Amino acid sequence: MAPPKPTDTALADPSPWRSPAQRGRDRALKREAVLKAAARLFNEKGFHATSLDDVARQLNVTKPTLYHYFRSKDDVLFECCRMGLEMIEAAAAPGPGSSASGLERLRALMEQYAQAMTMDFGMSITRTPDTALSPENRAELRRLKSQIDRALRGVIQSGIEDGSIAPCDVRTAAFAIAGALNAIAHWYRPGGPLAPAEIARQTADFLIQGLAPRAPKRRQPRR
Amino acid sequence: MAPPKPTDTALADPSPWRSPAQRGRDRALKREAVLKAAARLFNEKGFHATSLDDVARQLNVTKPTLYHYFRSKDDVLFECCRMGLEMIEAAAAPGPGSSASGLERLRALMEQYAQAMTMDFGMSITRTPDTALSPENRAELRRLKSQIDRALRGVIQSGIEDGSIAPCDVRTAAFAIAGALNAIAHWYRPGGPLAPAEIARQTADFLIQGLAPRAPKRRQPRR
DNA sequence: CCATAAAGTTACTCATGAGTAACATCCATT
DNA sequence: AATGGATGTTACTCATGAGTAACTTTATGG
Repeated sequence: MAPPKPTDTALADPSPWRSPAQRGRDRALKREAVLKAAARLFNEKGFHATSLDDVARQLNVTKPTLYHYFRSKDDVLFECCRMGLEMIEAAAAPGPGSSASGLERLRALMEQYAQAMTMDFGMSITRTPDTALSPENRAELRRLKSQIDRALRGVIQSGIEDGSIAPCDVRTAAFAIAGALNAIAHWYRPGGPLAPAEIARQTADFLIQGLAPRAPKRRQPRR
Repeated sequence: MAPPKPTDTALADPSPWRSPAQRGRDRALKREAVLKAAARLFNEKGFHATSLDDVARQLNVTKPTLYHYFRSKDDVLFECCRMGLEMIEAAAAPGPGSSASGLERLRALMEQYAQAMTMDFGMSITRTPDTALSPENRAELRRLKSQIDRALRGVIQSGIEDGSIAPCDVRTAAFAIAGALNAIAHWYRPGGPLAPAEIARQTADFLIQGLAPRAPKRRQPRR
């Protein structure tokens, strides 16, 4: 009955009297703790197989408490996904001010995207079907996703224009890239043989190099 | 005008008296119709948002009827996924008897895989979280998936060995490829600009060529 | 022509889990 | 001290939908 291991999340601050300004900060921290616990459980057991009672138990509170921070279970999932998407968008957003080639910028984007998919909020984007959300939340999430898709296509396009990326169907390429990166959320496990950074690098390498071998540096002698 | 002995092929002949052998066939057809309707609804509205009443209504019967063909909702989903996975496995299975290079065999596999992901049963593999299934069914599905994964890695490995595929981390490559192909189930829509065969070809092309431009007019390395 | 099984129906049970009501504390401000 | 707004609790309501019971109809085979 008693919780075997009290999962102290980020609430390891034992100061019993909170300062005035600290209170508002507390609230934000608690909100985030709820999201984190929820994301973890959603990813592990699935959204529908996780009740808010489960989430609450994980945090040593009761379900109605969660409703002080979120309006519905739906909203909790939505916020998890939004956090994840914002991480990715932050990686996609850096304006074209940089002097890097399209391919270099795409590599950076892919690697950050990949690493986001190894984190709780990043995973929740792809590991929960968007059909679980209310129509409004679903629409908003779709909007965020397509914003990322647009940014991704933009970088690919500019790489094609500056010659650092081979001409290809941008739409299909963007979908293939996003698919390969999203998949990481499905197979990555913290204890696995590869660290997030390694996965990110290898996956980006693979997408850049392609399956077909490249011709050796030196020109091939004719026949 | 006595009806001659009807050929028991599945023609659109609604003859009200079924032949003896036809009966068993009818049952199989009905079973399949249930699966097809279910897969379509699951993909469209999501597994949890689809009730068996919905499926039954779609077929002009009532829910308990479905229980003559399946033991549970769980089983229905399981069978949908199994159908999809078997399609892919059929593509992955062809023994190494062929004289084609590893890359050629991989292209064929990827294209068939991709096309499967545009069909109802193929979609259900990736569009429903496996957390929806009972532990036993989930384990069995996982088995089938890893069988495909093994086959995929085998083809990649043999391509590396015969020089038709660039050396790379086979595990990561297999995950990236499967991810890119699985993603098709999420963005393909029947009315879209690309037909399944085109999507399959473009995606395979992209994965084979990679993002980085290739040196112009280089002769293929010998094999 | 009757027994039997298959296929389908209507009308339920029943567990689950989201969301709410009403009540209890704690802390800060007046 | 009293007021009031956060925060938290216990104890519910209530809709949904999977699965079942019991009965009807059809049709096959002995």
